[in-house]
Amino acid sequence: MRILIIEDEAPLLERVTAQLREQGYAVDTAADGRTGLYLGQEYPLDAAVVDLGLPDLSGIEVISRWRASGRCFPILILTARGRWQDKVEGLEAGADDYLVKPFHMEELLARLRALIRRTGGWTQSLLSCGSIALDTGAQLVTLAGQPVEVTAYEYKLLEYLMLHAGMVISKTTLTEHLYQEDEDRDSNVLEVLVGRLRRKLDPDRTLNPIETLRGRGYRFALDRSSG
Amino acid sequence: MRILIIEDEAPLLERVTAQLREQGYAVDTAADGRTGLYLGQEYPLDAAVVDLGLPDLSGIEVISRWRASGRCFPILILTARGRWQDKVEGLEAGADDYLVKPFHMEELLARLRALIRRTGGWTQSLLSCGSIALDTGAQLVTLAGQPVEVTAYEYKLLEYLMLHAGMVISKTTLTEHLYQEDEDRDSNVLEVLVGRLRRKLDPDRTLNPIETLRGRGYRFALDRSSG
DNA sequence: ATTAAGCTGTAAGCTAATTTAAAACTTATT
DNA sequence: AATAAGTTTTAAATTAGCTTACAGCTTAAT
Repeated sequence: MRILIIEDEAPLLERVTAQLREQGYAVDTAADGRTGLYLGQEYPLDAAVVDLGLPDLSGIEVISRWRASGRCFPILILTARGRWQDKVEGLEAGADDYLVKPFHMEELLARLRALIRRTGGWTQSLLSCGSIALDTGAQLVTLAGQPVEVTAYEYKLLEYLMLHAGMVISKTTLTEHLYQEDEDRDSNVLEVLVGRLRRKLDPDRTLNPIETLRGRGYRFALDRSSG
Repeated sequence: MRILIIEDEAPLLERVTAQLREQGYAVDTAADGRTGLYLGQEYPLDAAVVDLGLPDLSGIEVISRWRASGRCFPILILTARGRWQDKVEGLEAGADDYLVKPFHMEELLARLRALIRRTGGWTQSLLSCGSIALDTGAQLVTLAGQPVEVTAYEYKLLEYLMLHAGMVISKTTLTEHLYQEDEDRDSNVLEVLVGRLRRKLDPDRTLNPIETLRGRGYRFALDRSSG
């Protein structure tokens, strides 16, 4: 999951960034509206956290412009305590949720998770497709009820694919979401990762939960109804 | 467990703080509503004790604002005897339990324990998983019925993990709830602590009650049904 | 006051899991 | 058949977590 944070208070920005990275998100940051606007236009985000009180270009303005240009990832706005009324303006501009500063880090995480889940069309913390299920709370993957051991990266990959089950996800998109740095064009980490995950999720090579669309990317199959 | 106390009478605040620290809680304190509100927004609390008769910002106000901004830790309110009717207002604002002053320290401790337990989904004061049981009242740990000697920190760690049994808890989250100070990123206290606890709870290395999820955290196993 | 015992945190080395990189190999597409 | 895209295998590099030993403190006992 790739998240953008736009926040001008450096210490807060750092804390939030560290926390989200720890949770396994790929995090992009901006300390002003202009940079933030650009990053949001340029990169495929899963969510954005935007402080409304920004220098140069206001948070409201950034959100409006994103929405005007068709960007539809969920946006969580942060408002200073004295300015909580701003939230209305923010929500009208196209934000999805708000949080009043100072806030509880866990609250931010919870809301972000909820937002991301909602946009993926999932409502509970258990993603399940056919015989494969992923519990985001216990971070447990099960295959036909049996737990499957997955590594941190495998988990992230699976979560992203299941969250977007049925959609084709390009390799570039995947690398961008799983890793901070931009892709090395001469690396096959992703293919290796997909291979390992496939072997774990489908030992007998019969279900094929992760489809390959040559030249386009991967797709998590929706309809493997053997579970 | 991390607890916040908001109380303007200094002697009472001190007594309660000392008592809770003695019980092994990490305690944050505030003598007025404004500070208390802020601390509650900022730190990951497991519970809060709020006196309703506060200077500047009232207890009711503090609770309302916390709840409005999504804070969901349990809250115990304290009311003066003459003002016991205030409790209704407090509970409506989002508090979970109340205590009329003057009270017995024992009673406060018992109610706090109950509140914290309930948030983890436990209804009785005995947390038990497989052959491991933890009595939050007596602060006693038993393994297959036999008492196990654990130190203060080992107890805190075990209590937190058992309360959130089945969920993955990151190391940062654990440190935040076990210690007052913020994490040293280059310390391995937690690993050492987990190691010691494991040796005590599972001397033969066969049950593995505390699972490690590399890169993600620890998880107390729900289903070790050998007890 | 002195000593002993136990608790907690630090540091270092170690182990093993995980990730990366590279090369050989397979499959689709034109 | 030629080429591009994807897969698999292996080995090397990296890193997270475990263990152990020890030192500083605190608490209890003499």
